[in-house]
Amino acid sequence: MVRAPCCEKMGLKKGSWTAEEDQILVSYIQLYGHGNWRALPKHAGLQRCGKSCRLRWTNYLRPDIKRGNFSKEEEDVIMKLHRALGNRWSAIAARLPGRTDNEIKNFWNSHLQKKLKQNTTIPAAIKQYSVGTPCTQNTDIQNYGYGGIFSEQSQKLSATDCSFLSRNISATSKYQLLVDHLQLPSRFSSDHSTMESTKINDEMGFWYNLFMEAGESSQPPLNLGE
DNA sequence: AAGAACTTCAACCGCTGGCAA
DNA sequence: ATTGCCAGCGGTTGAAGTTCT
Repeated sequence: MVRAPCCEKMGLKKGSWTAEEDQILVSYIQLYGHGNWRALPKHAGLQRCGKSCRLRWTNYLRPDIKRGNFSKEEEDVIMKLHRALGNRWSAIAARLPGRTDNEIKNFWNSHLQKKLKQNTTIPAAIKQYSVGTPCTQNTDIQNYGYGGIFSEQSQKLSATDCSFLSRNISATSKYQLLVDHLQLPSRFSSDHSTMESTKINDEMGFWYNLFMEAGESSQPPLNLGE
């Protein structure tokens, strides 16, 4: 299958839209509708690709878009829907009139996810990502000390929690725990191999190695998506 | 006051599914 | 059944703004 040429190769403009461009797009759509997005910029006289026009219209210029902060009610709806649907932003947006999928996605990533993390204690997170039952003996994790990241977050692990972590959770789960609760940069979050091969800062590396070395579980990794 | 670090969010990229030929 | 086009989607990026040191 042949992919359509991208905007750059066709010498079209990229980046932020100017007020003039917005005006041209709005006027054109008000007069003729959007019809075929690919053909639109040519007819409207815009040096943009159709995709860029569609995005600008659907995420910003559409007259039915509700702008401004999300209300508490909207926030609750997003929380509930995200629990039920996951990252299906368009499905969530369909239930929130006037809000776009992009806006909801951004709101989730910058506000709600953070809020959710603050409300989740480390021990709760351990249980969430772990398999098996806790054991009571101390292990390497505790011997290493964990005054760094955990105490900075005012969330201390008990000896039981450390032991439990070390002995019972899979490599994948350990990694997910690092990502979710020790706030690693998001660019590390989706690619385990990147994490292993990239030069990462000392503190991240310390915790990552610690988790990888400590009490590897023989049990299969959890399916974290469920 | 100034530079660093962090946050926000508009816009982009690349993939996917639907549909017509 | 296959191919090619298109719109839509979710993940990611980076500029601009804000806060911190």
